Amino acid sequence: MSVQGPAAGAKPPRVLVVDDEPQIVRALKVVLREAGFEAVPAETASEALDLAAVRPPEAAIVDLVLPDLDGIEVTRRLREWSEMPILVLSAVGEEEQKVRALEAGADDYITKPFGTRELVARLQAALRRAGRVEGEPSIDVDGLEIDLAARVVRRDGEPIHLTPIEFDLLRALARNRGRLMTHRKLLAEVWGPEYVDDIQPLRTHIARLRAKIEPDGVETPRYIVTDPGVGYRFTD
Amino acid sequence: MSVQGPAAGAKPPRVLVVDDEPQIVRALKVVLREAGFEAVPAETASEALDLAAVRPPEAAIVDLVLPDLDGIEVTRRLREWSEMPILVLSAVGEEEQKVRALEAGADDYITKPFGTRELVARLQAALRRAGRVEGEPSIDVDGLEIDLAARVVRRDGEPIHLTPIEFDLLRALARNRGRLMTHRKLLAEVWGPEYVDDIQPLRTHIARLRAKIEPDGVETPRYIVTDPGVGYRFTD
DNA sequence: TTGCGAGGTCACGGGATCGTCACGCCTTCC
DNA sequence: GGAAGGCGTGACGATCCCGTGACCTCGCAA
Repeated sequence: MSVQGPAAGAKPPRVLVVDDEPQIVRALKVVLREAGFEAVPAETASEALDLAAVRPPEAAIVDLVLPDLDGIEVTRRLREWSEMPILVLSAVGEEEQKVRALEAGADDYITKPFGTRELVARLQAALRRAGRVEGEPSIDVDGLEIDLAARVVRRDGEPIHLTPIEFDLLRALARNRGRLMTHRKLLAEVWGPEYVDDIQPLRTHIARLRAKIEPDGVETPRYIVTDPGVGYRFTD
Repeated sequence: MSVQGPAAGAKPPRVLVVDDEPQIVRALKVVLREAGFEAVPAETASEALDLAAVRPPEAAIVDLVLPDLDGIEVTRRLREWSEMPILVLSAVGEEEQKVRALEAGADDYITKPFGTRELVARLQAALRRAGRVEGEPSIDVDGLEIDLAARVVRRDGEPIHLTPIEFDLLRALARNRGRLMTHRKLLAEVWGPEYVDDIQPLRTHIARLRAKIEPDGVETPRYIVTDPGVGYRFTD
């Protein structure tokens, strides 16, 4: 008897495998196929991020050590726009690394050597947990289209150029559509926790952002509305 | 800088800790408290299941070896009715056990000895994952809908704009639905402990709040009723 | 009837907050 | 080394929120 994967018949869920050691990739490919998954291999961080952006997989298994960026940075970049389960793989079991990976948004941290059945079990546990939410790699509201993975914003099909801060601001707001984002929360997310009291820059960038995305002037904001004394809210 | 737990100020999330070794329980208690959690100890499986049934915790940490049932069975029983994150603890790192625990519905499997920071990080990762699934705390009474997380109030689906004080006031009342809130208690909660005697502002804001949310004029309050000489009460 | 206290309502003004703009510094890219 | 874009700062009206004080109603007791 073998560990049963997802329902037979349906097309197999794709799992991004990021590792620069060919033998590991090959082994994982076999293991995942037997468990009913399709492995999408990538050797470098940038290749992995590109692949994920083009066609988001169901989950990702990321080695900690990669030629360009490390697995923690890959996790962080993926988490910027995706809720997919991420398992970090590593030969070193150092606690500091584990904590950093998990805080970056990883779902699990597995140290090599690992049993293949354990890996599959952990992957399935993570998928089961994540299965109830569908991440949205792109958000589309009333003519405004936000591609979180590609960092591109379009209005009525026309691309709009946003600066890094403007995009991060819009992303933070759009991911919490309908919910109110307090000044402090926005500042912590975009500028960092030590800037939670610098409200003036926030105001300035909100103004600039509105000037770029709001269609009917800024008098009647269609997307970003102000909650005086509290924060901002992205229209639901 | 220390690992930050849940939002300060809120009452700490309760974590069920099931282990028959007193020193482990004691250690976990300290670690969890420092991370902003409250440990609920249990020595046996049956005690744990009883405790969880009476007042469901936010998460559970279960030792694999227990006097009556094993941790896997506890996991299975909990999963029959709860989606709470479950972390299984064990001294043995045998793969078969891990797979069985994860298949039974555990979210993670940690082998002793483990670093306390890793444990906390894994607990927080599991909670973060579970947090998105659970329904947002929202109160719905007779056509009036209060979404605490989104900070939105709707009546018959129509959103109502509330100022910060008005919302805080309504939240304080709605959280204690049916219970009487004295003037002093409301003032302390919304304005701060040093304003417990300034009743007039309270009256003014109650009036403004009623004007916004009460449907049939303010003659017959449907939501906020006055307890003369004492305080206010949110209709149950 | 009159006096009194508690609660509700309203208009007003002070003050905090918000949006905007011009300016200067910094980095980046030719 | 120059140009352009991104960013924070400070100042300025405009806006909004909130406390205040006056006045009203209501219930009750003298």
